[in-house]
Amino acid sequence: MARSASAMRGQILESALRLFAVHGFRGTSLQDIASDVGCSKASLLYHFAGKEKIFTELLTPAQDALAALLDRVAGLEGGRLVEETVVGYVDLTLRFRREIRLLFEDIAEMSCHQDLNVIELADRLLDALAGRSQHPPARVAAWMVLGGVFITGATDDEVAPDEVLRAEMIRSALRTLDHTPS
Amino acid sequence: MARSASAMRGQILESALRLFAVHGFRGTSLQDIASDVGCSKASLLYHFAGKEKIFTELLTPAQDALAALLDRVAGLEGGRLVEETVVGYVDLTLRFRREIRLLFEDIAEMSCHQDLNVIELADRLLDALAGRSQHPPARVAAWMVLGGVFITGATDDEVAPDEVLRAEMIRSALRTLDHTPS
DNA sequence: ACCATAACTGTCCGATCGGTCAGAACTGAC
DNA sequence: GTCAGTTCTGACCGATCGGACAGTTATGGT
Repeated sequence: MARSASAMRGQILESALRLFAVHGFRGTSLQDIASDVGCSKASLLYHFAGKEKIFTELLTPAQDALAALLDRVAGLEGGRLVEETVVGYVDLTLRFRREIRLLFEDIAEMSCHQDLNVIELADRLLDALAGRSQHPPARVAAWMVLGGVFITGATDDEVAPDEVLRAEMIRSALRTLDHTPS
Repeated sequence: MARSASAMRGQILESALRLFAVHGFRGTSLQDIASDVGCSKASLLYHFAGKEKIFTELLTPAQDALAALLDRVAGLEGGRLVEETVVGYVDLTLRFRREIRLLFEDIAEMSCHQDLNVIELADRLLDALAGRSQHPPARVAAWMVLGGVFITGATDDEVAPDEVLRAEMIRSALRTLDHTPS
């Protein structure tokens, strides 16, 4: 064996990213990664100071890219600011799709392993939000609302009193869905 | 001791919800919950068949409420369908805010424990998306976009080819932010 | 061929966790 | 007071995990 150090590190990160994205961080043991790579658990700890260091190294590129984007738009304002930020942010989430996914698969695994069948409910909710349409624009917008409301409602950032928060979430969601409220 | 069974179950669920929402499901041990309740770990397992059963029982009301909402809007269509779904969904996320939060705190804890400082970056991103505005409507919309893009980009639901997905995410986000693209 | 160094591994350890079980403590009905 | 049934607990178990460490194997420069 004894591959080059950098190649080995790359293989470890690749396996870790794939396994984390399927079973989550805590749901993946060092032994799992070692087996996937084809080396011993001790070898992982020779190349990385600990399990968390692997995790950190996986997310650092995404973090750096986000920081770079924010620096890039720091000087802008008004329409240009918003547009560039949105486009850059969307591109980042697509580029680092797997890295983001690994953050959620911990949840996904938990929510499915038991009799909770959130998948089916999420699907029905998506259908309703899309107005039963199957067209990609409507589906994408429905996903945006599903995720946006979910996260915004759960945030502890006291952005506004609950009544205002509720009203603005509804208005924003309807805008997202391109739906002029009656 | 020997409280009434139902009162005990209530206390356990209350403590579990609070602890799960702070340290996450896997980050909270049965001993943690027992200490918080003021009983033994074995006592928890007398009232609940296992750790997952506690988790399930915590999320079941939210799941039932969502199912009820979907049944309620099942017969609607067009504008009424979308509006009622959005309002109902927003209300649900606010009502079950703590339950949703417990799903995420596993992530939050992970993302902060190391040198990754996602919080500061998320704050800067929020500012940019809101066009540096501090007004609640702009802030809420920025949160909706931040969460919506994050989740939509990470979903494995093949809703559209990547180019279409990207374009529609950008269009949706700009609509959410009430920003007419140039 | 030799050897210093890098790469790698088998084995062990302490800690933690979810869960079991026999029995103690408490309760209310009689 | 007695007793059956409910509630509760300390002690223990097996499994798993992240990590430490001494020792082995491969590598590349000389």
